[in-house]
Amino acid sequence: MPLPSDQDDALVVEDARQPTYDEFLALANFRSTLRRFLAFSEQAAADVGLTMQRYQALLVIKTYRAGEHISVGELAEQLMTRDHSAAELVSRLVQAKLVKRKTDPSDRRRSLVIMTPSGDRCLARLAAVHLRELRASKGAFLNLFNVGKE
Amino acid sequence: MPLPSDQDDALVVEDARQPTYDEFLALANFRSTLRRFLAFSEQAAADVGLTMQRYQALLVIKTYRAGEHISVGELAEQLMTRDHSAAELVSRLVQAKLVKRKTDPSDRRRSLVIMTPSGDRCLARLAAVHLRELRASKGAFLNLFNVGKE
DNA sequence: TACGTATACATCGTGACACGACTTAATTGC
DNA sequence: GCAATTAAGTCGTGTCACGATGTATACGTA
Repeated sequence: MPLPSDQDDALVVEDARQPTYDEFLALANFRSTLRRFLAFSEQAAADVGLTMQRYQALLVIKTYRAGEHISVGELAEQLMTRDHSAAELVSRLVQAKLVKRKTDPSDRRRSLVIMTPSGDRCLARLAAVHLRELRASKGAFLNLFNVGKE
Repeated sequence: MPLPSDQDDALVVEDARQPTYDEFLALANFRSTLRRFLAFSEQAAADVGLTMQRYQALLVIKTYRAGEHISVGELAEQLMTRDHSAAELVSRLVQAKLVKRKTDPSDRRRSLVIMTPSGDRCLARLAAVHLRELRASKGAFLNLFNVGKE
């Protein structure tokens, strides 16, 4: 039984082995690449007056089930947040006039989120910029996994 | 003229073109994979009482130039944030007893950030969990780039 | 039909985090 | 020696997520 730390009762009983320095380094490099991309994305979003959350929300809204309108709860699920976090995000999107809410006529508890033309334009511009960046940094991402190990 | 490895259209139109639906979808899938990983990471960090920023900070501090102590400004650079954002993060890390500040004797303006044994233990546990997850989801990441386009 | 329960969303208070603008302290460059 | 620069920290503001809670609407069943 390996005992690398004094109290390891709760989680990770197996593989409690201390990572090697190279493993720490690989994780740091991976995170660094992620941060670089996310920083780019944040700046690109800011350039059109958005935040990353709003960009991601628009992306989900746009692509949800080939155009079907998404509800707040479904948006939360896609964004992996709580319902009320998504509701708040939608409120900020509405305030920014990027989407509208519409009560689902078939279930009046549900709020459908619908992109405005302005939201659609913002998203299209951001998407174009992101596509270019992703194509450009494809190599950096692939390297992480090919160099990493094994 | 630089050749951006894109041969679809003329250089001029490159950004103005509306992304296709499949391109929106590819971006949405990429973000979804990223969110899945980041949500895992956030949960793993929360399980040891950390946030993702703190985990990333510890990772940088640990791996900075093979053990050399990092300053607040250098940490900011690595994390791609502003100096004062890093200073605030370090303050929270200090409060959580994960690191200590130490004035650099050779330049008393600089604050060196030094991990405590507790910080080291937290990081090691998180790193081990992340290594496993990354190895497991390697395929998902690689698919994103192979399926996307050429 | 009536009514309790589950569901979907919204609201409120709190905390982490980032930022711009500003301050303080130490170093540097003449 | 002293102004300019640099490193770090402080303050106020905004985004965002969360738990706890509130409020409709839908549903299930007696």
